[in-house]
Amino acid sequence: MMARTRTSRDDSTAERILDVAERLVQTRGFNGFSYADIAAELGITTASLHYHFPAKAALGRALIARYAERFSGALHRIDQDLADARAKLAAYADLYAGVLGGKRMCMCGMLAAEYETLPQPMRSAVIRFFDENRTWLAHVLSEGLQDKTLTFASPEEEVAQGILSTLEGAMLVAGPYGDMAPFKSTVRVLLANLSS
Amino acid sequence: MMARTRTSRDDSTAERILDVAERLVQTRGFNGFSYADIAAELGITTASLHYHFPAKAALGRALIARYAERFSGALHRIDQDLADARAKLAAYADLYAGVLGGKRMCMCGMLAAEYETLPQPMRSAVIRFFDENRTWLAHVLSEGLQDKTLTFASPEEEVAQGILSTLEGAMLVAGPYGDMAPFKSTVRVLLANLSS
DNA sequence: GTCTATAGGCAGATAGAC
DNA sequence: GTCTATCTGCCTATAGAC
Repeated sequence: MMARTRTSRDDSTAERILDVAERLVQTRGFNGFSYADIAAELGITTASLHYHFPAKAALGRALIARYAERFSGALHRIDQDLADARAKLAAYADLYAGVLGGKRMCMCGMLAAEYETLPQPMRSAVIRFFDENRTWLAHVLSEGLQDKTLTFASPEEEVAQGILSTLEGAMLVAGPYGDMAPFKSTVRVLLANLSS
Repeated sequence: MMARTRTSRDDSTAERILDVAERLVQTRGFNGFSYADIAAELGITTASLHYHFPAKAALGRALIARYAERFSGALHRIDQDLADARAKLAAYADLYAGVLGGKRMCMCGMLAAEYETLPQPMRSAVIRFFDENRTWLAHVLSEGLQDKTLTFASPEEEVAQGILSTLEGAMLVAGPYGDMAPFKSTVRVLLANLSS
């Protein structure tokens, strides 16, 4: 009962639009690209874009929704695949490293900067993304206390907030240098502080 | 031999333009405001704005220049006024807290997000700002080893990079919540990790 | 679903009067 | 220095043919 002949990746126009728009948001910001940019890259017209996403705000909502879903999936996979909390945290940092390695900023970090200019639905989605990350991190930190792979003195929630802030900031500051080194330095110090 | 009757603050039109534009960059981003926004707020026309700053790129350059100069002054004042490295670091974090308390993002953090869309002169200025901050931090960290008010294992440069990243990220993530609490949590954890 | 054509608005920017 | 008037271009968005 397959709806389509695709293997796993969805090549529909809507998905290809999201792919291009996603890269543009992550590199230039939501206010830094236009429908014309996407259309030109895909070889279609802006009118076609409006068929799939009637307004830019709708495109924005779809972008965060898909991004957050993927990220959520990655977190669950980390939970399933890795045993100790220390390894989970390292894998979490690697998620960010992968994004930066693709010359991109975290989508929600980028949108956090532009927050004041965003339509309301996008704002709520950004908040939810951060909330989910903090919750997941706090859980991993609790685990780390139990399995003794992590050491820290402050409350889980504060440390979780610190980790999220540090990784988002590390991407933000490293971006302009076009170099992974500053990011890696920061991650090294961060993880060192959480080991005995 | 006073050039003007002002007390200390410069109320010239150019300065008032910079004041408004500065707030707009820090809250909405460089791509998130227009000459019309500034003009409306000051009760002048956009043509007048172009008299003072011929192009938006020129305004942008002036904005970073003034911001970086002020920040640099604040760092030197910290060096003069405070004795131990621990206190200097706390004062440094307070600089960021003050910006966030004014419902703003660090200007260069904001511009780092928009980096790809910026004219070249603004890009270099953003890089220089971060460089100066890292250098200053590394110096304070060295001091902290000597006066024994700071403890850390990683190289000064890496820790400096980590501090800068953490503070920028803490502002970025806290912004959307309109609340100082997440920022303060992060700073608390950060400073705790640098104390014995 | 994709196109052509176009509307309507706002962007950054300039000329020239006062 | 500040204005009015205007230009050009780009932006989001829509109508309607294919």
